[in-house]
Amino acid sequence: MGESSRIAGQDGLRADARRNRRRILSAARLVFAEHGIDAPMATVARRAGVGVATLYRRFPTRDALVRAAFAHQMDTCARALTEALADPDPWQGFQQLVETVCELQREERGFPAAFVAAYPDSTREHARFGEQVERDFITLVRRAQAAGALRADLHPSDLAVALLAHCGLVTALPGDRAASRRLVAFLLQSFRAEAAHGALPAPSALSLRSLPLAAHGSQGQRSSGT
Amino acid sequence: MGESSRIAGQDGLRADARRNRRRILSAARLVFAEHGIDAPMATVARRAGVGVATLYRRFPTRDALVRAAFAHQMDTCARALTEALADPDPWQGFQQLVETVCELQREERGFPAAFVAAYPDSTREHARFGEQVERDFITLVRRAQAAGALRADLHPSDLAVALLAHCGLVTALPGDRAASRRLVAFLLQSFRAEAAHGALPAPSALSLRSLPLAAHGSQGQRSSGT
DNA sequence: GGTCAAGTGGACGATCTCGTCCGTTTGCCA
DNA sequence: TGGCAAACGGACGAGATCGTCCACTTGACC
Repeated sequence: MGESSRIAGQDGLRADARRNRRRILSAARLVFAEHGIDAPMATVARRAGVGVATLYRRFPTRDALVRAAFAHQMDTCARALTEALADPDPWQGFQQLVETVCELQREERGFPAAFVAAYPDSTREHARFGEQVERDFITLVRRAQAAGALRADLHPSDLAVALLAHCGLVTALPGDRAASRRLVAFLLQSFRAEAAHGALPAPSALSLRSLPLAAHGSQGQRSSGT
Repeated sequence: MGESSRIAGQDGLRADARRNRRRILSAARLVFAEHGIDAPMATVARRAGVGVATLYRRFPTRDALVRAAFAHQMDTCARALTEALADPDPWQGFQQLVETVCELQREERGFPAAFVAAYPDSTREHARFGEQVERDFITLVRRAQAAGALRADLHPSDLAVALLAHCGLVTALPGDRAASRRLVAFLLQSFRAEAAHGALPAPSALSLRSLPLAAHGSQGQRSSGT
């Protein structure tokens, strides 16, 4: 009988509210993949079979919806990372991780994994996620470098760069899996120790955790103040 | 005294109309680079110091404006290709071309070169452009491959893939030149003959000339006809 | 200089999206 | 079973963008 004496739901939601929340998230994934991240909120609501008010009550902003919609894909990425670390072959683990994440981007038309990259520690519930992911990823890189498989001058930010680029590709060419696979193959080959060939330019200051929100919608219209 | 007896302009436009056309194109480049390709047409008009009607009369659709605005950058790319072919060192020429085009994408926030890739033969005046560019580019690739510098399994479509990916990167991170340069360096290294390491997946059907228009604005909302 | 069509610009109606408000319904607990 | 607060959904006003229309201006040719 603490503060809210009523309501039994495990997350404080009534049963129908919880069901609608799930419906909304499911619809959001479909609609965002089909019409892009800027699809009208009303479309998501209609697809989910709920009113717009219900949608806005649960997710006050579009960002909140997007983050929540793709949270489970963040989990998929985190799982892939864990598996990669568990792989006895460091290079194999690294390669598997990159391919898994890119496949996710490819199948979901680039939106989800773009947000895995762009909002790693955005929501409170995923705050630890971002830090842990970054730590684990650095471990993965160091291990593969120590094994002599991954080039020594690869910087962790290079994965963020590669993922954003791949995301751009699959967004531009939603249907072209060959292009995506081809790019991934090239990138992975250039990450191998043998590919190192002269000095690289300085790495980006980008981090897996701190990508600017500019990576959002179309082209950042909404970020310009003035 | 043919059909239109009046009007002397070399392109059939009156002097003031030609001046306004130039102003519009100049403003469009600025506005598109600053606010993205979806910036309101009225913003372009205001920036150009003309009314919206003038803008719409000259460029009935947004696409027409975009194509025209970046036509001169297509020319820059074509020039870079010519220079690349003139380079005595085939690899040097290839590398220079990629770097020049990517620098163009980087400096103009990805829009121009995205369109170099996406609309190569779109306007009637550039119809030959697309074919010639593709022919020349294939020549460049074959030559560098024959010299043993470029990997033999590189397909011409791979450049389109790489450019689209790079375009996605600079669009997502407009300010981050290091990231762009880093990606270009990795891609170029993976294009070298020494980097070849096992079989690649099948190349994309993509061609420099026939990229789908899906590569346009935000996420293809407008492409779904139904 | 005069004529007239090409050119101009701003207002305007249509369309779309957002996010809120409010009367009604429904699940949960006693 | 009854009561109440949570949840619901559709309507609605505000704001933005699109593309057109039309009355006025200006440049080219005689």
